[in-house]
Amino acid sequence: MPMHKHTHNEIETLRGAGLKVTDARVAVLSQFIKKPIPLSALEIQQALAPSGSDVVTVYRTLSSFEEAGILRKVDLRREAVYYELASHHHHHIVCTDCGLVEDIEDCDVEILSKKVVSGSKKFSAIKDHALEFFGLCRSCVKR
Amino acid sequence: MPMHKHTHNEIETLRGAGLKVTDARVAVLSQFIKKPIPLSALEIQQALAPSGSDVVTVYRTLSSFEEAGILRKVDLRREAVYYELASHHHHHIVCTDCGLVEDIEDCDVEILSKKVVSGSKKFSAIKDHALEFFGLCRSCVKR
DNA sequence: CTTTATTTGCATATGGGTTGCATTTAGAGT
DNA sequence: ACTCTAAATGCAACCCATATGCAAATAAAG
Repeated sequence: MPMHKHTHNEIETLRGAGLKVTDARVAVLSQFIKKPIPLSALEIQQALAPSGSDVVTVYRTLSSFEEAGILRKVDLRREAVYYELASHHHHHIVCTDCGLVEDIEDCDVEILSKKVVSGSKKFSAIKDHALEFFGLCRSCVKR
Repeated sequence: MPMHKHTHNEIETLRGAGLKVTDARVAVLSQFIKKPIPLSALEIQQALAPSGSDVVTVYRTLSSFEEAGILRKVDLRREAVYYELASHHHHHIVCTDCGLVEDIEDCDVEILSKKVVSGSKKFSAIKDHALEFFGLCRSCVKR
């Protein structure tokens, strides 16, 4: 018995990526659209619980989304792996103490990326890059 | 019965960081000095086996080294956490297929780093940053 | 409506990393 | 050198994120 709350936005994205449109996938994708912040598999599963799908399904969904180019990994130096919408490409400052994440909007590493490829012997193309800054946020600095 | 192969280089580094000079620490540190590439806890332990110390000790050593500023984390998008000598600061291109790592020598993110801080509301200082590029190496592209 | 390849769920396994506690040891003081 | 104590180590057991095998469910094509 499928639910039918599929929005056009999500269905189109999935179809465009050549992925079957399933409730689980739509649900996971909506989480990222609703909250444009880095999310982990566990966080997504908890947000969708108790009606949501199994954790394993969430993991598999995230993998297929990454492979399809819908999501990209973000290294927040936490225990788990975080993902973010690939369309919403930007970088972060992360507090190594409390985990606070702040976005950095303008940051053209693209230019750098090209320079890097032309200077490389072993690589001919870059698919993705990660640029994150780490420090203590103002609250944590006080302590 | 301690061994006495401690080199000056390693002892000085440990003393300078305010850490006790132990066989385990010297052994771990030498691995990084010998091989200036990113290393994981397991890799280090295997390289030192069977005479080396327990894996737990390696984990604790790596943590204390990072806190002391001797090592820095590197995100290679593998299962395990990798470390590298903080003094040997540079970035990488990583093959997402076979794991090949190539160094990028010149890459001044320092300037960028300052710009980022001055533009931030929640952070007043950056301690570290990570910039890594991901793609397929020439060998993996062929397949 | 049927068919089939894909996806999902459940149980179970894996593997990196951590923790508690007893034992050892580096390094400071004598 | 000898003693002392806080810090470091080893071992065993544990935790948690993530993966896998397989049978049941289901999306999408015919």
